[in-house]
Amino acid sequence: MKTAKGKDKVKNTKEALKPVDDRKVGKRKAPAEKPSKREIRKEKKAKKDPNKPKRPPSAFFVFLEDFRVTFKKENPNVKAVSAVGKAGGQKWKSLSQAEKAPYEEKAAKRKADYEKLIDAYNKNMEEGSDESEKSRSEVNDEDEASEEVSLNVFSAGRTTRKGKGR
DNA sequence: AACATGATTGTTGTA
DNA sequence: TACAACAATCATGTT
Repeated sequence: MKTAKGKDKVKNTKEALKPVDDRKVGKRKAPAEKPSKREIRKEKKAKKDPNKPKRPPSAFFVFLEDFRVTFKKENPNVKAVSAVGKAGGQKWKSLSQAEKAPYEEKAAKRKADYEKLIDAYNKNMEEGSDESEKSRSEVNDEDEASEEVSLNVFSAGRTTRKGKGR
């Protein structure tokens, strides 16, 4: 439903959105000497920061987390990330914003944590250069636990969903 | 053995 | 402002 009401959506350049036939699990294109993703990363900043927090999952990904479980339950035979991705994408679009709301909330929470982690990460980087890495490791261990706890609290607050979380 | 890939959308990051 | 790359997943494929 893309009406022409929008102004100028410049969001379709490389997105070919080409229909993919039944792409089996394996069977990628022929091996080419194209730069591996890892190499690309290195070119950018090549920073082996094991502590660097990864990007927070968007509402769609949060939804996918749940969707994957359900999808696999009804389709245990399906083994292909693309299958779940496509199905999830369609379902996602099918959801109303009201249903996406809970996922967005979660995504927002994730983002908040991400910012916090980034802040801590930046702080560590400033303080410690290379020798402080060890010290920062210890702190990291504890941080991990904090993450789960935070999510738990959030889940407990929302009792609208089935008692899935417990 | 280990990494890359495919597919989805959204968000973040960089120029 | 606008684009690029990446976030999870998982079995297979290539190196």
